[in-house]
Amino acid sequence: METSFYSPRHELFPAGLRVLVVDDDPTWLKILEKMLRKCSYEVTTCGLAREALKLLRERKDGYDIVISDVNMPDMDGFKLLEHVGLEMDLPVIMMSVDGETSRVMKGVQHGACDYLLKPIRMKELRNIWQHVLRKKMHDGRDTDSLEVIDGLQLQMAGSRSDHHFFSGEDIWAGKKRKEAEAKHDDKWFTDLGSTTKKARVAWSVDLHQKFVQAVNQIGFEKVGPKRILDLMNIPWLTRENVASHLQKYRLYLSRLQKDDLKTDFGGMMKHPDTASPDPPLMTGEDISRGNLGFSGNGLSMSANSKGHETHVKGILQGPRVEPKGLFTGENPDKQESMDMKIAIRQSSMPSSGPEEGRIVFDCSVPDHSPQSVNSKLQPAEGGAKFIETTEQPLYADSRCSTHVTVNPMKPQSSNTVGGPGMDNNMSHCQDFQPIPPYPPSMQSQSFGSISMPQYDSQVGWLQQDLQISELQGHIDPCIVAEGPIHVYDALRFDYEQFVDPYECPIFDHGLFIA
DNA sequence: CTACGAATAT
DNA sequence: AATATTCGTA
Repeated sequence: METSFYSPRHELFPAGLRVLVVDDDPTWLKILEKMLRKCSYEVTTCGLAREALKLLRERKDGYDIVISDVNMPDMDGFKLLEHVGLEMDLPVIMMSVDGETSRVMKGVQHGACDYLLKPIRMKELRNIWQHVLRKKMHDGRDTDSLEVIDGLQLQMAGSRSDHHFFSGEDIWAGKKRKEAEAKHDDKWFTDLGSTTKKARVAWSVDLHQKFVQAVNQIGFEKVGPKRILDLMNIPWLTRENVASHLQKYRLYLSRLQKDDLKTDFGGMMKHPDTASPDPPLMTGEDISRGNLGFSGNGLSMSANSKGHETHVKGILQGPRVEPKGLFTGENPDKQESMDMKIAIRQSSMPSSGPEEGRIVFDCSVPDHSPQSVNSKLQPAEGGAKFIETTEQPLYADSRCSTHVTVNPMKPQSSNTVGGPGMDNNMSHCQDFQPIPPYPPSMQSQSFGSISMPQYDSQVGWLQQDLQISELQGHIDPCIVAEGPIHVYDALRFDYEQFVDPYECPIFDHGLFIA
């Protein structure tokens, strides 16, 4: 019903960037389109330069950036570049197969903000938004409102461009901006100009999930920041970001296997009261191990749900195959959850009042319905994904069970949730949501600790398995429920209404069975 | 030169 | 504590 609560464009910055690709070669057009889509950009392709110009003129405010080939039959790429620069002042990236200096030079001289050589790779497209941003920044200096806007400055600032050709000013200097066009995407850039802080990637549950999923997909033996990054396919994320997270993740794992040799989950939760109900099911490690086929140990899946374990084990063991040891040969049987803290930040925004706690929400149901959930959740303003909340532990809320009434009848549809049987490459991860930067005024305040969910895939297959094997009846809802915690979190709030039962089967099965 | 990852900084 | 950055190594 409220499908379009907000325009994705505003909430997750680089995502939704409107790119116009111009190339007379249909093959390249396709390839580029695909790659750009993967970057979560909104792509429009065009085989004719003239037509491109026409499109641009018709919808002056319809595109954020243009990528054009240099050699085109109907109109010289440089010509197009010129027109664009003159008429709409959009950033233009030129490309060609050869890297002949003179051509590149020409492109640059004509105002190209970048010059890519074919074959073009993802890494080269991931950060093209930087050009849009840069332009905005230099153009609209007037936007001094370093106010709120939890917008994307963070992520943006955070990502590193492996290839900027220019420091920025040069190119844009002297160009006059048009107020008119400045408005549509101003939401993105507002106050970016003044406040470009360093980006700090907040590893939200969602992000972590993708991370774990990637790790599991690759196998611990072979994981490396680079590969993870590629799998995660999140444009603004850098290898360093992943490396850093990986380091932390490994630390967690090693620590776990070390001291926590056989303890079951019981003590894990910091908030017993609330925690116990929704046990951290399988945490990444668990899964990894379990899945990984470590010696039979995998069995001791998170025992959280009393008595359910058995089922879980069985299920888990079933489908899961790819054994890749987390830590080769080390104690495989330990499982714990990686504790993740969700920061509850205070916003000192005038309107909201300092005492409001906010949780970085950014949850997204893996496959579909991310919008259903997200849309509701995300405040329209600023695109920040914060949810107001008190400081209680995330687990504390069990409303879900009550509110979210999903109809248990249709487990079938559920499999989609975890991205289980899904394609191996997480191509669908495009629904990523950059976490909003902490507004200047926000600070990390208190934390609720939750265990990291990593079951994405597990859940996925788990559910699938269930369906397939018709085990549903046997399986306790709890088990099934062992889904991504973030999902629950999401549910905690009152968006039940937005959740489509069929789409989010997980919700059913009384996740929060107390 | 790239990618890792431990150490170290913020 | 969580991330970023640095830096020696492969």
